[in-house]
Amino acid sequence: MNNTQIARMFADIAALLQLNGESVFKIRAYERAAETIGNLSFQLTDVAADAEKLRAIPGFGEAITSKVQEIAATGSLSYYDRLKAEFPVGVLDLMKVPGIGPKTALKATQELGIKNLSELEMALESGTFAKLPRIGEKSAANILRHLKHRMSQGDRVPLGEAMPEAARVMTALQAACPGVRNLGFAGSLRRGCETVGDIDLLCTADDPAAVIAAFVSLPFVKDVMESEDTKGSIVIDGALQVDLRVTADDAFGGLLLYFTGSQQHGMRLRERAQQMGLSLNEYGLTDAATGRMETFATEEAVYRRLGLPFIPPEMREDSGELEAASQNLLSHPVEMEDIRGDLHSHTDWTDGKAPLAEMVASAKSRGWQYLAVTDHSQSQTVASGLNAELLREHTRAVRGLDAKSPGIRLLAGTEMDILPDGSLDYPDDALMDLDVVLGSIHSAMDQSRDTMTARIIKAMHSPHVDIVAHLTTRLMKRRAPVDLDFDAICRVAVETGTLLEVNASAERLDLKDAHVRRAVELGVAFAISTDSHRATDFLDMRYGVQIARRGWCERWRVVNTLPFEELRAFLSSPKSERYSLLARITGAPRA
DNA sequence: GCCGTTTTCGGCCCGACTGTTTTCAGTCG
Repeated sequence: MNNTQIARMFADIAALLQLNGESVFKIRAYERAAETIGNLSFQLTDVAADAEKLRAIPGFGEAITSKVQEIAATGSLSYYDRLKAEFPVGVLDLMKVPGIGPKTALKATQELGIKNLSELEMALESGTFAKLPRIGEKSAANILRHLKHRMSQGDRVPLGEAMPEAARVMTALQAACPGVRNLGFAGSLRRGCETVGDIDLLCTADDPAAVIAAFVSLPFVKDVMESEDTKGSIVIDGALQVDLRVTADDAFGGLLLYFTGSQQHGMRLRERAQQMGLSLNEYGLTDAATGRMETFATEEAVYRRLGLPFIPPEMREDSGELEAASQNLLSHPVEMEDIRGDLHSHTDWTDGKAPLAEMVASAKSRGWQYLAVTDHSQSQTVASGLNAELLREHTRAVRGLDAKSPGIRLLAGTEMDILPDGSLDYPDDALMDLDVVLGSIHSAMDQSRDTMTARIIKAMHSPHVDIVAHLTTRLMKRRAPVDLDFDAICRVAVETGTLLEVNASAERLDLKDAHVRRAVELGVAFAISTDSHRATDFLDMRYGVQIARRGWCERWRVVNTLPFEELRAFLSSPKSERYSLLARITGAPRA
C-alpha cells in the first residue's frame, strides 16, 4: 500500500471515529497522521520495519506506529475493518458532501436508508431529507446545491489553470479600484499546491466596502455568493470560486498568515502562541493575561513575535518546518529571482510552436541570461524529432543565433529519448558536440517498476546525459506517472553526477513536491526548466520554483541559478566531478 | 491518541456561519 492509500485510510478512521462520538483529540490525532503521511517524502512501507524511524515522524505515537506496521506487513488493518463494519455503507461518502457532517450522515443512512450519492440526490429533491432533525428546507437546498456543483465540476483545479485566473481577477480589481493596496493571493495557490480548491485574495484599503462592491461587479463575475463589508465571494466563468478579504494595513500580516494556511500549520502556530500565553487568530495576537490585542502589518512580524524566523509559504505544511524553524535550522529555499536561465525548450524545428528567434527573444525579455534549445530526437517521429544530420544543422543554427544575440547566451542541446532498453536515441559521437543533453522517457511507459528503473539508470551512466527530464512522465489529471524506484534513481543520480529536472510546465509539474523533498534528502541536484513549446510558456518557471520550494530545495542545488560562465564550466567538466564542483562554486554546505 | 525549556498526566486552536432553536448544535475553513 502506498502513502496516499494509507493516508486515506487514516482519514477514514478519523471520520468513522467522529460517527462514534469519540474524543475530538483522538480524531485530531488520526487526521494529523493522515495529513503527515500525505506529505511524506518517502514511502512508509519502505521503512515500516524500523519502529524507531516511524516514531520519529511527528504525530506518530505507539498506536499509529503499530497500525502502520500492520498495514505494511499484511496490506490491511483490522482496526479499520472492524470500525467500518460498525456503520452503514455510504456514510463516509455522504460526509464528503459539504454541509453534511457525521451527525447528519449517520441519520441519513440509518433513518432514510441512503447508501450513495445518487440516493442522496433523490432524497434531497423529494423533500424527505429535509425532514431529518435539525435539517430544514434551506439546509437541504444548500446541500443539494453543493452536491450538484461537486458532481458537475469535479473538485480541484490545477495550479496552472488557477494562477492565470487569479492574475486576471487581480488586474481587473486593481484597475477598477486604484486605492487597493497589498493585493495578492493566499491559500493553497500561494503555497504552490499542485491543485487548488478556490482562489483566496487579500488586500488592504481605506474603504473596504467600495472594494467589495467593485469586486462583485467585475465584468466576468458569473455568480455572487457573498457580499459583505470586508469580504466577498464570486464565481467566475470556469466555475472557479474567488474569495476576497479586505483589512487595514496594520492588520494585514495576521490575515495573510491565517488565510495562507495550511490549516495544520496554523493550528501548530496557535498551539505555540498558547504556550507563550498568547492567543493567535486572523486579526492578531491577544495576550491571555491582559486581553491586549496586537496587530501586525507583515507575516514576518507575527513569526518574530512567536520567536520564529519567517517560514516561506510553500513550506507551511506541518511537515517539520516548525521544528526546524524553532531551532533555526530551516533551509532557505530557491527563489524565482535566483533563476538565471532555462535549460529545456523547443522550437518549430520539432514540435515547438514558435521559430528559434522568437523563443530566444521571449526568453531574453523574461530576463534569462541563457537558454538551452533542446528539440526532440529522432525516435520522436510524432514530434518530428531530428536525425543526427538535422541535429548538426540545428546546432549550427543555435550557435549562429547565439553569436548574433547580445544579452542572452544560447546552449545547443537535445531532449533525447531514452529507448525502452535504456540505450540512447543518438550515437555518442552525435552527442559529443552538444552543450547539454536531456534524457527523457516518451515511450513504453507501462514497463514494470524494475525494467523502468534499470532503463533510466542505464541512461544516467552515459557520460553524455546531463539531466533526466520529467522523470515520471505524468501529465496533470491526464496521465499517471510511470512506476519506478525513485530512491534508487536518486542514488544513481548522485553517484553519476546526473541532474534531475523539475519540469515547471503547468501540464507536468514533474518531479512533484514530495519527490523533490526526498531527492534533496538524498543529495540530488536539479535543473528547474519550463520545457517551453511556445514563447509564453516561459512564465511557467514560477510553478517549478514553487514545487522546488515545497521540496525544501535550496538555491545551490539548482544549476540554472548559476551565471552563464559557471554553468558552462559545470557542463564541460566530467560528470563525476560535477556535484562537488556545484558545491564548491556555490559554497554549499558540505554533506 | 499524542506529547513535554513549567508537565509522563492533563492538557490539547480559533472563530464564524447557518438554521433551527428558545440558547445552541452542527459544520466549515
